[in-house]
Amino acid sequence: MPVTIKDVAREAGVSISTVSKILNDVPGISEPTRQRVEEVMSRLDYAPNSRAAGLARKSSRCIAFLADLDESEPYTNPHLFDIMCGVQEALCAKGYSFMLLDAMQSDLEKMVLSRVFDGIIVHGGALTRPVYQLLINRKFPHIVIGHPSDTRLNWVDTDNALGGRIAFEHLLDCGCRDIAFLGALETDDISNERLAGFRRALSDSGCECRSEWIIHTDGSLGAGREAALRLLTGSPRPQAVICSSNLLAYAFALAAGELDVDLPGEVQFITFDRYPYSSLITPEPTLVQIDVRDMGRAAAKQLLHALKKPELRVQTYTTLPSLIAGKSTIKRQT
Amino acid sequence: MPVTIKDVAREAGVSISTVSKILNDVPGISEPTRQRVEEVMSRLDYAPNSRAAGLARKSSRCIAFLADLDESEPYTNPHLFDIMCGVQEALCAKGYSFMLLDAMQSDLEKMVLSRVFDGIIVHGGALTRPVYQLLINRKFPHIVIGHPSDTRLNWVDTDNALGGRIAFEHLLDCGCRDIAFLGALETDDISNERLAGFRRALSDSGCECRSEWIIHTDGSLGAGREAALRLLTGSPRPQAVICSSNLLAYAFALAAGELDVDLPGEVQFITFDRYPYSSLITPEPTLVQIDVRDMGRAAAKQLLHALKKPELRVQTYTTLPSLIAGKSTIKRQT
DNA sequence: CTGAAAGCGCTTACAG
DNA sequence: CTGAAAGCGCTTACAG
Repeated sequence: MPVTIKDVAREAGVSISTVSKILNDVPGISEPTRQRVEEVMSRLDYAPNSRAAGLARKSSRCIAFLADLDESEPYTNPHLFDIMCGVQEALCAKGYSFMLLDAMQSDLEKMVLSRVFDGIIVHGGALTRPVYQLLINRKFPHIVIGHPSDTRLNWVDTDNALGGRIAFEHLLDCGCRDIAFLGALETDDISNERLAGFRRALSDSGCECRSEWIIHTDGSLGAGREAALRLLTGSPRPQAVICSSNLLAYAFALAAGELDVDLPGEVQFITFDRYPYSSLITPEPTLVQIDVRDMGRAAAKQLLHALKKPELRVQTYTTLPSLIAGKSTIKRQT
Repeated sequence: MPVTIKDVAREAGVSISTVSKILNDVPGISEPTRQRVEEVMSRLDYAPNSRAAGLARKSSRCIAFLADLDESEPYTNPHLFDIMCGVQEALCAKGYSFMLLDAMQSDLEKMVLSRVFDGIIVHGGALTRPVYQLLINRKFPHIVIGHPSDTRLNWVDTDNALGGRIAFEHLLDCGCRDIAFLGALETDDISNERLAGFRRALSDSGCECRSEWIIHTDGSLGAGREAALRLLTGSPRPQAVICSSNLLAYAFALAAGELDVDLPGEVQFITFDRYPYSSLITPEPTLVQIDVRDMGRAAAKQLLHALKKPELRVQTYTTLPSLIAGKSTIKRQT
C-alpha cells in the first residue's frame, strides 16, 4: 500500500488541500507549513499518484508519437529514431511523458477517445487518411512532422530546399559553376525539395542549368554508381556534383575511384546528412547536415504550446541546415 | 465535454455497473442488455477514460522502456530502436502502452513512486547503479535486456556465444579448419561472447586455436583494415575469418580488395547482423543474424507475465541466432 | 442478471 | 493562510 496524500496530510498535521497546493506550487502557503509538509513528503518517499492527479486535472501530461514501425525502419531510417529522441527530450523537460504508437497496429481513435494522451505528434510516413480524418474531425491537438499537402494540419519540417541552396552556394564559393545533381526517385520528396532549392539558387546566381546534369536514379547503390560513371565520363564533365543522399555519395565516390578521378582535385562533391554512410566515404564528404533531433524538440514544444492555445496554427520550418566542411570540396584556384 | 459511462448508462437505461461489466467482459450479463449497451456505446463514440479506469483498477496498463538516448545512439545503434519496436509491438498486442524514458534525464524514482507505469524494461546500456538499486529495493517489476552481472535481476538476452558457434560450424561445413577471429575491443561484451562461443566450438571439434589468429582491435574501420592486412599477409594464412561486427567485415573486405585476395575463393569470411553495413560489402557476406525485435517482444511478454506472478524469475536467452547464407562463404573442394 | 454504494487519490472552487 | 467538500470517471465487492 503506497503512501497517499492523506498520509502526508495526517503526518504533517494539515489538510490534503494544503498538501495538494504545495504539490502544485499554488501560491499562498506559509513558509513554515510548506517546509514541514515538504519534509514529510520526502521522509515518506511520497509522490502523487499520476492517474489520480490526471483524472482530477483532466489531463494526462502524456504525448503520443505515431510512426511506422516496420521491420526495416530501424535500419533504413535512423533519422526517425533521432526525431523521437528529440521529442522525448523536450517532453521530459516539461514534465510530459512520451508514448510510442505504431501506425499499423494501434487503434488510434479509441486511444484518443480514452484520453490516454493530450496530444499527438505524427511522423509524416504514418499520416494515413484515417489518421488525418481523426485529427481534423476531433480537432485533436497534433503536430505532423513533414509538410503535409493539406494545410488544415499543423506541421513542422526541415527546409530541404534551403539545404539544396546551401549545397549549391558552398560549391559556388569553392569556385565551381558547372554543377550536377545526382538525385533519387522522382517521387522522393526529400530529394526533390533539395533539387528544387538547388535549381532556384542556380538560376538566382545566373549559372546555367544543363538538363543532362540533373539525374534521377532509384536511389540504390547500383543505379547511383552507373549514373556517376556517366556523369564522370560525359562531356563536358561537371566541376562538382551534389549527391542527394548518403548512399548516392557513396556510389559516386566508388565510381570516381574506378575511373581514377581525383576527388576533390578534378571533381568536387557534396552530400546531405552525416549518417548512415558518410564515415565510409573517401574522401570524407562535405555535407549539409540537418539536426533532426532538434526538429523533434521543436515539434514537441510547439505541440505543448498548442495545448494551451488550441486555435494556434503551427506551420513552419525549424532547424536550419548547416554546412559541415569535409575533404570532398576545396577552394579552386581561379 | 466527452461522453462518460453515465451518459451510456442513461441512454441505454441501465446502471453504470452494468456498463462497466460489459466494458470489462465480466460474465453474467444477459445478451439483450449487452447488445443494447454496445449499440449505445458505439453510437455515442464512447471509450472509457483510461485514467479513471486506471485509478479504480490500480494499474496503468503502461510499461516504460529505459534506454540511453544519446545524440549518437540512433545512428550507431539501430538495434536499440529495433528492440524498442519489438517491445512496443508485444505490449500493444496485449492492450498495454509503451512509454519511452531517457536514462540521463528522467527522475525514474519519482515516476515509479507515482505509479506512472506498472513495470519497466531496462536496456542494458542504461542499467546504472541507481537504477539497479531502485529495482531491487522497491521490488519493482522489470526485465533487463542484456545479461547483467547481478543475478537478482530478471533479464533476457541474445545468445552471442551460440552465434559464435554457429559461425564456426558453418565455416567448418564449408571445409575450413584454419579460422581466425577478428574482434573488437577486449572490453566489448558482445564481441567477447562471440569469441568465447567460437573458441569453445573450436576446441569441441578438435581444431587448433592459433593465438595469432585471435585479434582484438578497437572496432574501427582503420584498425580493422590493418588487422585484416596482417592476417591476410601472415603465414600461414587462415582459410576463413569470423568478423565480430559489420564494420570489421567491411574493413576486412576492403583489405582483401587491396591485396587482390579473392573472396571467398582464397579466403572465406562471415560476420554478424545484416545492418548497418552488410549491403555495402562485396561479396555479399554470409552472416549470423539475430532477430533483436523478437527479443524485444519476448522481454515484453515476460514482463507482463511477471506482473501477475511477482515472484517469477526470468533469466533466459531468447531468439536463437540464425544463419543467412551470402556469397562470402562456399563449400570447398576436398 | 442488475444496481446502489463505496472507493481509487487526487484538484479545485469556495468559505472562513 | 487553511480546510471541508464536491467532483473527476471509472471498478468492485455486495445485496437483491
